[in-house]
Amino acid sequence: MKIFSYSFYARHTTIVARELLGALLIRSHNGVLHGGIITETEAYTNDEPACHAFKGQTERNGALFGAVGHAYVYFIYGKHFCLNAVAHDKAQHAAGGVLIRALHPVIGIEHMLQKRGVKGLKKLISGPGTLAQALSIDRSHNGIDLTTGQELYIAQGVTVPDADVKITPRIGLSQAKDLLRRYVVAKIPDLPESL
DNA sequence: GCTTTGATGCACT
DNA sequence: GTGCATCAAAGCG
Repeated sequence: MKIFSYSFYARHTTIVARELLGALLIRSHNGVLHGGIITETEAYTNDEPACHAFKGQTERNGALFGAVGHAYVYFIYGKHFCLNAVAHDKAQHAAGGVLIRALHPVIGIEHMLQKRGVKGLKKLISGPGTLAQALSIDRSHNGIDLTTGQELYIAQGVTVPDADVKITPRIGLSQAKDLLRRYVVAKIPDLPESL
C-alpha cells in the first residue's frame, strides 16, 4: 500500500484530478476500512468562478488555501457533504482542489451498504454526497491530512489508460460550465491480486 | 439580521 | 430528461 505524499498533490490541479483516477480512497472508521477505486473527479482552481476559492479566502473555504494533500469538506444543499483533496501548484494558483465525485466500491462494501441504506452497488457511491455518506465523512474531516494513513487517505491503486478516461464539463455549475475539468473512468480496470 | 443560492440526490416522466 | 426539498455560508444593509 503506497500512500500518496504531498509531492503528488503539489502539481497543477487538473493533473492531480487525472492522476487520482484509479487511486484508492480509504476510510478507517471504528476500526473498519471502507473505500474503493476513484472513478470520477473534478478540478477547481481559484482563477475560475466555479471554484469556492474564486472570491478569496473565507472561513468556509480556508482549507483550499492551506497545505496540499489535506481534505476540504463542505456542506451543500442542506443535505450533503462533499470531499475534495487540496491540490495545486503554488507557482500557478493560490488555491485549488479536486472534488472526488464517485468510487468503485471495493473495501467494506457491506458496511457502506448499511450506512447508505441501499441494496445495490449501483447506487452505493453514485455522487459526491453519497460518497461522503458511505464513508461517514462530515465537517469534522475538513482540513485533515490525507497523507498520514490514519482516518482518511489516498493510496496508489490501478492504472487507468488515457483511452479509458472521459473528459467532460463539470456537473451542477452555473458558472464556467464550459470548462472541461471533469475526469471519468469509462471502464473499471481489473483489480490486482494484492487487493 | 435577512436574502439568495448552491461543486446534490432522488422521485418521477 | 425535469422538479424540488432543504440549510449553511456569504454578502449586503
